[in-house]
Amino acid sequence: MIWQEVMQNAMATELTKDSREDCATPQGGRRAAGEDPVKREQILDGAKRVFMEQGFDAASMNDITRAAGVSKGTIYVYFQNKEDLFAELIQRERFRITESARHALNPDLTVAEALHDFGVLFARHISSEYTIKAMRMVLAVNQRMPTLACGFLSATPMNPVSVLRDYLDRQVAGGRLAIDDTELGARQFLELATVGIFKHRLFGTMPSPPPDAEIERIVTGGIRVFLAAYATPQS
Amino acid sequence: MIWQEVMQNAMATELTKDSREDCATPQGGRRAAGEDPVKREQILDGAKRVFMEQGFDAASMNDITRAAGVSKGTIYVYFQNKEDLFAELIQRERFRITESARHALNPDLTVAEALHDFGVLFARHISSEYTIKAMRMVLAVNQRMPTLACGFLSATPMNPVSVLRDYLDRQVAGGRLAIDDTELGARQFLELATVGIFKHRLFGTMPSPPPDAEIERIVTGGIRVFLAAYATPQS
Amino acid sequence: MIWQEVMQNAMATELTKDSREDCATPQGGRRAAGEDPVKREQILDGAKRVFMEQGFDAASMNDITRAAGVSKGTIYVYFQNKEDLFAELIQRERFRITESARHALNPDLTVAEALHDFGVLFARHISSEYTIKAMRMVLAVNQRMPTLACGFLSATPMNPVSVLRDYLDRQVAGGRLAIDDTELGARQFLELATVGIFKHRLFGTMPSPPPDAEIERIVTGGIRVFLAAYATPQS
Amino acid sequence: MIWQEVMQNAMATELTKDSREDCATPQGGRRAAGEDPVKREQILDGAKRVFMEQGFDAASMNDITRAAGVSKGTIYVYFQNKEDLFAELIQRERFRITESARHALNPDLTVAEALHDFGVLFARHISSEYTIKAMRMVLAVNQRMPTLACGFLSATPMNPVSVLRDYLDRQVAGGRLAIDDTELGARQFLELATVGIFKHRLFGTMPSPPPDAEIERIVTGGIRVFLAAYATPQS
DNA sequence: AATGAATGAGAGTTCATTCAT
DNA sequence: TATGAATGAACTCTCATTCAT
Repeated sequence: MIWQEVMQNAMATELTKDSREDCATPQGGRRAAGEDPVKREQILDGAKRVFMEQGFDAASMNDITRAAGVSKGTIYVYFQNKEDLFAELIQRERFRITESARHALNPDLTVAEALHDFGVLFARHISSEYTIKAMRMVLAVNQRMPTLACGFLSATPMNPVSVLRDYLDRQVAGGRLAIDDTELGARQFLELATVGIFKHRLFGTMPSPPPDAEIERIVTGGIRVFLAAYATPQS
Repeated sequence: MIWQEVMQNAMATELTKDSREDCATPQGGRRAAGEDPVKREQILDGAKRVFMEQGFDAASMNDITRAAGVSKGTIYVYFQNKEDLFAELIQRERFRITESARHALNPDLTVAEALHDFGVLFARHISSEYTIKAMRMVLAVNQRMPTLACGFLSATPMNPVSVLRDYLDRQVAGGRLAIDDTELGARQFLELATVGIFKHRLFGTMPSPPPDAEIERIVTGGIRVFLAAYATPQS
Repeated sequence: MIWQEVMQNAMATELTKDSREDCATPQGGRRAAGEDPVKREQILDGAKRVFMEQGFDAASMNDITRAAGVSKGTIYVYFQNKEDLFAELIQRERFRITESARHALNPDLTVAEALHDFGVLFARHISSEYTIKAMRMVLAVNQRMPTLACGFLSATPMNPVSVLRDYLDRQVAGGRLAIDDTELGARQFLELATVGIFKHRLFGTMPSPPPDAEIERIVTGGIRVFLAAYATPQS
Repeated sequence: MIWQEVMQNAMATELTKDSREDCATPQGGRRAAGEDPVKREQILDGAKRVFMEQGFDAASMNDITRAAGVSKGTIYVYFQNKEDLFAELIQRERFRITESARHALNPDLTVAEALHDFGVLFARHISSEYTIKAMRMVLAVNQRMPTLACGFLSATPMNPVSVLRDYLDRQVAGGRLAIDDTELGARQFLELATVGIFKHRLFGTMPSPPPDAEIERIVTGGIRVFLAAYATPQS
């Protein structure tokens, strides 16, 4: 328990900076410097393209300038410096990077079927070019900007672990599964669903997302193990 | 099957450059330029310290110069350039980074006990400061030096997957486990043994290696699931 | 004839890059990067001072930075690199270095008088500190930038050989001179007018431009020889 | 006259450093450091190859080391530094560069024939790859080592101007030529014999030594002009 | 005496950041 | 307010010179 709290604290750090949008924007007049949310997004979009393709260090502010279609001065009005721009970009992308669980677990299916769909979605997401590049990018600057990556794995309501844990809780309550520690169970399932995919994609050994058949094979194998451990006679 | 072959090919690339040690070293005299293995190690050690702490891009050759205690010119006698120095460093560290399986699976213990010891060692290794930093470092330059990371996950005889798969094969042969695909099984176990550890360590959410109790908890939980799926009545 | 064509071809190379001035320069606004002709000239002036004094290799970009009064970055906006800066400088100076014939041959004077004035001007120009240093500078990099020096001796309409040859043609037509090969004749006169000057200046044996009396002596001597060979009774 | 003395003084500078060979070399024992004339020549030969091919700045001491087949330390025993090595090389080559007059003017031929042979030899020598490269090399460092090139054009007994002047003196004495200033006359002939060759070779417009026919044409044309000015009825 | 590995100042070049326009 | 030309510190890498062997 104590150990988990340490982690939770670490995760909670530095994630409450989004109050910028609360600023009243003067209506009908010219916006205050660095306050136009449209331009802000425009810059972040350009920065995203360049950072994802080149990584933090290799990306130059000139590249971003060009990609974003704004001047260098403007970027420095909206963001303190390159690091800040990067940090804000990661803030914005945080959810897109880890939260694949928009398509919730369908309660009308059998547990095996629901887990299957969920696992496939998760595996596909985590092996996508976008996710992998984003993760590498963040990991690259981990020493210099240690708090950046923290938000990724935190237990927000919509992230896969949370979504799956809640589902498992409901199945346990319904007697269809028997799991002591559903948090652990949820994590176990997610790992089983991506066995041999995540690491190989991250390290580049697997040069592109695995074909559906491969995902199918992994997920199915994972579900077999998972249910062998946690299924009740009823399910 | 086809899919796996693609990956295997990718992994086998560029990993056979260690013939350097064959060079005849003049006996009793001074060593040729760029040929003194002691100095070479000294440079690599300095480079390792700096690269691990700062990452590839943030590390400057001056830093490395200072850390290695040699002059800039000397480094450039032993290594073509910064990239080459980095690549050779990764070559050297490759095994240390992934091969934790020196302590093989003890055949005299029960399967559960053997897996427990192996899982604990693996979890400890993969969450160690060294392994984590090294992995981040390599991931950072993945776009620019794509073949570098490949060796990490390749199926060399001593890497954890291989070692464990061979063990599982023996247990299956001995009737103590029932596993169709022992390669998949091995990977599944390794993922189960590090559930919630590897990613959190990599992304920095978990700021230091987990305490033994935490590792114990995870590994035990993993073994329970694993054996629920694969144990035979006999085991 | 064939031999001369080879040389003409060599000379014609790479001498048509001056279209830069066609670039539309924004009126009343700030100029585009690398497009401000004033700053461009400023850099070239600084570079000229340093290159002429030190030669290509000995001149450092820092020196040029200082001499031009601009920052290093600015230079690299206007010029790709040190070689490019040098090449563009030579482009700009090309005419100043060889075309001394602005003061044409006066048709109202006798042939001897006209040749005298022309010869004196040519000798003075070719022995000037500026011309000599410029030539040395260009010769120094001849191995690395072979096409650079070619333009110098090419037969442009305004260079001394061309101007003099045309004059000689007219005198031959007018019956005042009898010369088979006026191209050769023109070259012969120019050599005779600078006998013992050009080489000694180039090699530094003559530390400064010769005094007028010396030039007078040489040119007069040259004309005597030249006319002895080519004058008609009429002249 | 006064002017010529200035030049003579300039030329006489720094040309009396060859007393090194006077040093008594210990017989039968090991030579004193930097005193073995064979090794000295060996170094100079290597240096010559490299300097001629690359020029002073582009040549590295490592290249010379390799070309000479001696160690760096040894070079620095025989020569103070790179500049000194270069200077001593130029000292040694001085004569070879300018003194083509080994084949003296044949007194048994007519003046025209003798001048023809001499002119052809001179033109061939001065346009040779060796002479041209050597000259460029020296000119390149003229700012940094101003006294180096001086010896080239000085009136040593064996250089072309001296040789030719003496010949002309004899012909004047014999009544076969009528020349006031034989020094000037000699220089004039040498220029006439290389019209359009020397400069074009030096600046690289003429990429290789001219063919014999071309030299023939130039020299013949030069002799016609020269004799038109200076021949007596007797010749 | 000869060697050549080691040195480190300084080279050319880049790029995050500033500020006059 | 937005711009992008200018800045200059910091980078990677070279090479003349030294000095322990």
